Amino acid sequence: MPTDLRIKKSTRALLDASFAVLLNNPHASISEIANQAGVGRATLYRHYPTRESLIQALAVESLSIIGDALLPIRERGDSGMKAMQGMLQALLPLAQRYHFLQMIWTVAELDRDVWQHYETQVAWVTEWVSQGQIAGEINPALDVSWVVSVVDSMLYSASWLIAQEGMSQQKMLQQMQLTLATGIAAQAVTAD
Amino acid sequence: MPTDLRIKKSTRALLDASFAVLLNNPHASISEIANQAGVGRATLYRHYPTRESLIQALAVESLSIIGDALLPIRERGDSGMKAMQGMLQALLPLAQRYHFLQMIWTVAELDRDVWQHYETQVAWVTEWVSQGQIAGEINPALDVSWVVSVVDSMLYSASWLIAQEGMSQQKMLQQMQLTLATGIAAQAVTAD
DNA sequence: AAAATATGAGACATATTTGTATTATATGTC
DNA sequence: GACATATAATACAAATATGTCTCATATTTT
Repeated sequence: MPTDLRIKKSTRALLDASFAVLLNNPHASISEIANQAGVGRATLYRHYPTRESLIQALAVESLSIIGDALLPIRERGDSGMKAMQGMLQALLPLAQRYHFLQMIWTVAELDRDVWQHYETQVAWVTEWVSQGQIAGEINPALDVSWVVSVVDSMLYSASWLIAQEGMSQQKMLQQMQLTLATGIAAQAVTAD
Repeated sequence: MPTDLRIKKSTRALLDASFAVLLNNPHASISEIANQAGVGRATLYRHYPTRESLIQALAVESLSIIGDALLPIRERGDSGMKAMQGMLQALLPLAQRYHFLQMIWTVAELDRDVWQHYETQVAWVTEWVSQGQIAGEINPALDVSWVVSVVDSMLYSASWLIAQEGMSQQKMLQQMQLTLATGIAAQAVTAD
């Protein structure tokens, strides 16, 4: 954790630029990232000696941001549908960051720090779903990993529609929560 | 439409390799694609003078494949939930190709051929959803574009779980269809 | 204010890629 | 079988990127 203001400024700029550039092209060049950050390339290498270390630092930060967003759910002791709906709300503003993690995961996962954050979060979410199934709120016929994946995919859809079609966050949140609860059918289909 | 066997062989190899390589890295080099195809780089340029033309040819092919998969639904005159479930079934084996289109869309959409195919398919799917809403099968509180997007992103999630977690296609199809019909809740939530 | 140090710019050698062209050869067409 | 042509391999000039290093300067720390 640097205290020197110059270092904090440079690394902040690098992490922000990395996210923006790599979100659009995970294979973007180091030169491009440095340019976008308004930081010298040599400086970039001083802080992050390899491309991988930069990506991993960004992954740790992203996971940390996401973890912070999920913390209120955990602290409230929510689980089941309430937790799922809470996730949609908490993560919608972070959907791009969530998607970004998926894109760079093969590089990020090699870092131990990344794994620790990830495993913690997976454990939380998995537990919320499992408890929801035990409590009879979430359909036990659905795999836990599938439920988690559905939430992820809805967030992705919503963020995409917001970005590409100019939908409002509020509208998308409502559509997600409705769909998560009842699917797309107009009449509730009897759960068999 | 070439008749010379050599041309057919080369272009087939190039389209296949392009799909495989660009699916993993939409910015992969032309050299890498040519290598993967086992085709000379000069040959690649002879058939596809620019990167964009290669990507656009691949997009047209991908849309054509997807369109073929959706045709039975159209020919049966399905709409509403039946069409949605049919889409899940038809497109699950093609989920990667669908996702690929999204990744290269900014390049692909510049081609008129691509747009024609795309608009046709969007029109079909949009109509199936709209008719479903009018017929009272699909929740009219949900935006058409949202419904389409949910189907798309679920397919992607399912294909990812198949690839990364070794889930079976049959299992994923079942999970998708159940989720689409009733959401993730165990008890059908009253549609208000 | 002095000392420490982070930084940008530039340089260097190397690697990779691009777009284009040529030529000998293999292969398809007629 | 004769002819046409598609092709791979190679070469070229140019562009881009990488990883590393040096140095003058700006900025922060002490």
